Amino acid sequence: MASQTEENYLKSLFNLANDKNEINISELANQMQVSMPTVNSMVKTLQKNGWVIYEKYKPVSLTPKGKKEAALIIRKHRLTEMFLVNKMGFGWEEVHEIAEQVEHIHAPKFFERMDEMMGFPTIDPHGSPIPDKQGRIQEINYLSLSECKAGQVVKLAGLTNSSTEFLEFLNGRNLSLGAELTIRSKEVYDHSIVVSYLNHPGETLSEKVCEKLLVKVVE
Amino acid sequence: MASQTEENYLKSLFNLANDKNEINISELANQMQVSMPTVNSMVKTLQKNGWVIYEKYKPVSLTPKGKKEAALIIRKHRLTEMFLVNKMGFGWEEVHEIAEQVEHIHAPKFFERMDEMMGFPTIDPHGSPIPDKQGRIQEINYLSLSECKAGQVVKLAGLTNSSTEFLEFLNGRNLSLGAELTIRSKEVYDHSIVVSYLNHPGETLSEKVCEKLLVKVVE
DNA sequence: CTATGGTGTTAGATTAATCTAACAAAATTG
DNA sequence: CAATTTTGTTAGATTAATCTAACACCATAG
Repeated sequence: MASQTEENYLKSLFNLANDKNEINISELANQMQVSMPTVNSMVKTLQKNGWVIYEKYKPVSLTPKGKKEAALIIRKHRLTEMFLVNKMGFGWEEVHEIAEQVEHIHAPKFFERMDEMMGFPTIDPHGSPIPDKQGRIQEINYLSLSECKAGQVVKLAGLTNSSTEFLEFLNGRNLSLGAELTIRSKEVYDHSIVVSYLNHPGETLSEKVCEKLLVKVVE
Repeated sequence: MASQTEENYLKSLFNLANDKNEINISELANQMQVSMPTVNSMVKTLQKNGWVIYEKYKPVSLTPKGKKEAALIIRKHRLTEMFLVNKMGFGWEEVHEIAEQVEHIHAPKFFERMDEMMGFPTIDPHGSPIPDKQGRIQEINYLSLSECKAGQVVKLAGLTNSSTEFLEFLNGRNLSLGAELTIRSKEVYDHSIVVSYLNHPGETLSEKVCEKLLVKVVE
């Protein structure tokens, strides 16, 4: 069984492996906020346990077993976040830190009960998919708001970043998942976008913000 | 901040200190299922942190600071147990193992929300008092069923032992907190007691069981 | 194609939590 | 009260996870 530390490395590897699948030691060291020698030795341990493929001076990659292990931890994390928001009344900006701890709990029934009580949700409060019990993750391909054009009507469906600061920024503008945004205009100079929704007839969103908003086109 | 290991030692010390307040190294070693040298060194660490009073070859005792720290961990444990039973539908025999892990989570809001959602309960699913936010523990003095006499009517209010096996034994007899027991007779030879309640007109309980059942006299 | 900076590794130390073996103090018991 | 048993301590080793310092590989920029 993976230690909490090992679980955290697996999770980071999973998240860094999104596209390219191969992760450099330095990237992982940076993500985990530890030194490269620490990562080097941990990667050897993960390899011994069959979770990663690793050869000296080569980038690291997760094995299918490692991917599954990581996905199941992420499942616990996201189920917890959803439970905290839906069943305990927390705001989406408050749940990450708590879920970061709860995800390490070994108690299958605990998470199964959460899942049941919520009616088996498939996405977390930030729009990220919840891996299933087999560790399979549903691929969703949303569009970034920065890729949309003036005139389009889109629905806010996810975020590429869920930092507390960003979530508080969105709260400050009453932006939450499901919001229908009408793209009023797009500034050629700085790629900022003006959107309207609910009681917000004209809210300007910078490119930096638009890149992080994942949307589904409505019309 | 106490490590999870330190928290577990504090909890054990608190539980062992119920009456006499002074705990021997060997008792603690036995409770924690580690060797005496391990306890010896850990006790020195706890002392450095101001949680215990300790002198070579003398028994250990908790300081007020140590007692508070321990009580607050026990508070998290018991709130969790109550939440699992009342809000998540677990049986009282299933919750200890989960609470044992959840109690180490550092997230005051998480436990405050549980508390709120349950309407600030004062006892856990096994009838043990939940310490308050200041770590104060309400003294309840129940009677052991083994001290009761034939003819008395009592209400099951607590347990001195909450092992899964014992809880399953009670489940098998439909005995749960709040049950009204009428003491039909008491056997002089082996101190077993015959009680009646609900659909159980005559259930014999051994001395070993009666000692572990805490009751309130009704009449 | 070599010099240099960045990336990765090795060696060795540190801290927390544990162990066993050996010894010391205290308590019990004949 | 002396002998033995129990309880407690010290010393030294181990494992996991981390660090820094020093060295090695490699990729790219002149």
